[in-house]
Amino acid sequence: FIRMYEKGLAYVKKTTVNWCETCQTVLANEQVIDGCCWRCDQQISSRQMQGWFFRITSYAEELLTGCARLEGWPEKVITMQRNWINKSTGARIDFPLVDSDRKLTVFTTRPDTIFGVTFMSVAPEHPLIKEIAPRSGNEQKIWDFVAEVQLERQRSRPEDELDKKGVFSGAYAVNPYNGLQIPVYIANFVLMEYGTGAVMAVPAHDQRDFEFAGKYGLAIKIVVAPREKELKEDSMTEAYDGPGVLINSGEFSGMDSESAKTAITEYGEKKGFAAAETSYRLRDWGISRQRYWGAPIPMIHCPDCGIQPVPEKDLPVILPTDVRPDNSGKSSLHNLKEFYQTSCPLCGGEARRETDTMDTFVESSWYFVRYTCPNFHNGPVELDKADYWLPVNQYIGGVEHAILHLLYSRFFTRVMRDLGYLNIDEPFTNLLTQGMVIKDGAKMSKSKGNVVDPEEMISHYGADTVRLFSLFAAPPEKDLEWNDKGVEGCFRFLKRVHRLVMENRELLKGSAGNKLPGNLCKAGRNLHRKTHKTIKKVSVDLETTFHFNTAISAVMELTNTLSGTCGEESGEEPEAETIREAVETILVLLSPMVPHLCEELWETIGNTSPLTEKAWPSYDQEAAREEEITIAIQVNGKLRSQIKAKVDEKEEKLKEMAMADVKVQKFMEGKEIKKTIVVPGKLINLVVK
RNA sequence: GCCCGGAUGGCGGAACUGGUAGACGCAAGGGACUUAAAAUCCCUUGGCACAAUGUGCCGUGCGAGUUCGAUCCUCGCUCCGGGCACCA
Repeated sequence: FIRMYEKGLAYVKKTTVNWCETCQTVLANEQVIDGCCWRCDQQISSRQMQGWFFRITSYAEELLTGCARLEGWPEKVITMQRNWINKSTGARIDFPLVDSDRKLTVFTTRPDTIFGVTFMSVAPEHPLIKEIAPRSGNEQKIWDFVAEVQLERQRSRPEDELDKKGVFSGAYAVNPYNGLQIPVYIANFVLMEYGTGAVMAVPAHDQRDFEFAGKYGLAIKIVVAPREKELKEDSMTEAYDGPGVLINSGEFSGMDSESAKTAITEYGEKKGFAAAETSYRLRDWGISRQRYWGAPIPMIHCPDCGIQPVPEKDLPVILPTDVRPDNSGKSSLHNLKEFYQTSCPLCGGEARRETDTMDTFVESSWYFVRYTCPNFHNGPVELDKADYWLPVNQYIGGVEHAILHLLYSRFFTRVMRDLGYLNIDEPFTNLLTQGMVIKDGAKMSKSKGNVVDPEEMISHYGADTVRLFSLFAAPPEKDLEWNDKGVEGCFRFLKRVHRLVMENRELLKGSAGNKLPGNLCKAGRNLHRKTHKTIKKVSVDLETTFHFNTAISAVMELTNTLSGTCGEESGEEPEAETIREAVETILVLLSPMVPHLCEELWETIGNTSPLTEKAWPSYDQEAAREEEITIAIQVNGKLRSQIKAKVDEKEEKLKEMAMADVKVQKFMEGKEIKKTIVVPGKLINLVVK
């Protein structure tokens, strides 16, 4: 924190903050969900308060461009981060005020519409209002309006779209591009927190300005002519915000609107009243919390020397352990003299320790770095170890962290890199966002009270079955509507595995440690092949996609094959060694998901060392190879027949076989073969006419 | 309004990212074993039609297109889920 403070990445400011009445604390923008607290769902109000901030905005551009390189992340999360950072490029333009030496500065993404500006709108909190209002002649009306908007904003919820309204400020501004004087309005839809808190209004090409102009009878001037249709000022029903050719725009008329953006900005830059600018929606991260629990912010407020970091020799600042929570609206540390009373490290005079603590998300933004060197005590990070382990190969978490933890961690990683603590840019290479479990139409959660207690199911079927069932239900990234209908099937499957082992116990024990015979019978070869195909499938599913559901179904298939070949009725029995190999494989592959039963059966078949110590099997490419495959035969793309053929059968031979097929001939009668497509190992398509 | 996902049998879900749609499981129906039930095992199971144990047609939200061939690619829609939102 102190290093960040020294670099200007941590700072104090007084601003409007999000306040949660229930938690009695400030929240970051990212922690306000639908206008409510992320922890307790209490509706958030706003307050003016001093607090500590991290300058995440300095990294806005890098966090945004870095998104493109997050190849192992779900598209959805990347999009959410992009939207949250929300970059817009445009220009900053100064409009001088009439009869004043002040300027009104706006940010716009549409400098191409500069000649269509017919008024200006400023936020009710805009500092210039203090100067303008007294000269307006209706000062009272202005302040009434400002108060009204503030009240309305407090009462409304963020998702409500309020009616556009405003009041004339009495002032006029000059459009520096054409010298025209335009009225300045104070409008409820302009936000002080974004851009400059002032907007140039182009009603013909911006929907909000259009609505506002309609309400107050302000002029509409078309300056961008669309290519397909003609616009008329008096017949417009909505603003046209698409591209086109500039008209009524002085020397820029006739220009394409896209190229006019740069041309107009450059013109203004040359004349000194405009500048190209990029704006982000991302705000600095407010980390001050008025909670007792949380890492103390290591700062001291001295009445004479100002803010001073706690000297490093006095770190860490330790929280008192004898604190009782109260509901005073302030952190209990705030009232604890023993904690806050201290001396200034600079002048030695009486000073006050910072009593705010850090947001929990601060620690979670770099805990994974600390995990690489937990026994290191000479600093935050042991670089060698961090270099060795990081970035995290595979990260798993809920999508609810998309713009909280996952963005903060990306920010922190870069900060630590720039402070020399890390050599990486991104913390997490691959990200899996697991889906939510839905119950009765809502996310299953403790606070919603719709949690299914697994205990009941476990006591009935056992933990192994419940584990298997949970994994079998759906792939992990998918939301899942909870339904316990299928659990019976998983239970049956495990019982089948159990029976399979118990019934063949002696045979399995007898073949323990034996090598596979060189020459296998057909049934043995088939079983051996299926075993290795299953190892391959399960390994890929578990290691690369986490699709446990298909991994389990593959083991079920192997089990089906095995019980099919072990029956007394089937003519040929596979060799005991191949059976043993199949059974061992089933147990090993299943063991991460069904640990108890597998371990037990592992011992039953005569193993002396535990299954947990057995290495994951590798598959034999040769063994997994098919000897005979089914080739589909299509006529004009429709499946008409199937033939069995050797894997390495020649194309010519396959074509011959296909054309000799009775079913196929039926569809070729009296027709001519135009083309033959052969997909090796898959199908033959005969195109006839 | 803008931006991401998604849509496959009665259900959960498969299908090497262009190559036999419906793996695996659930549910349902039929049968075997049993005095009976449970358990277990076997068979059937996308829809429609018929000369009916086979064969044909249709079928992956809807409509077009590209292709020898489309659940997969392209364009235009519909619905569902999620994110952002007076962002200038």
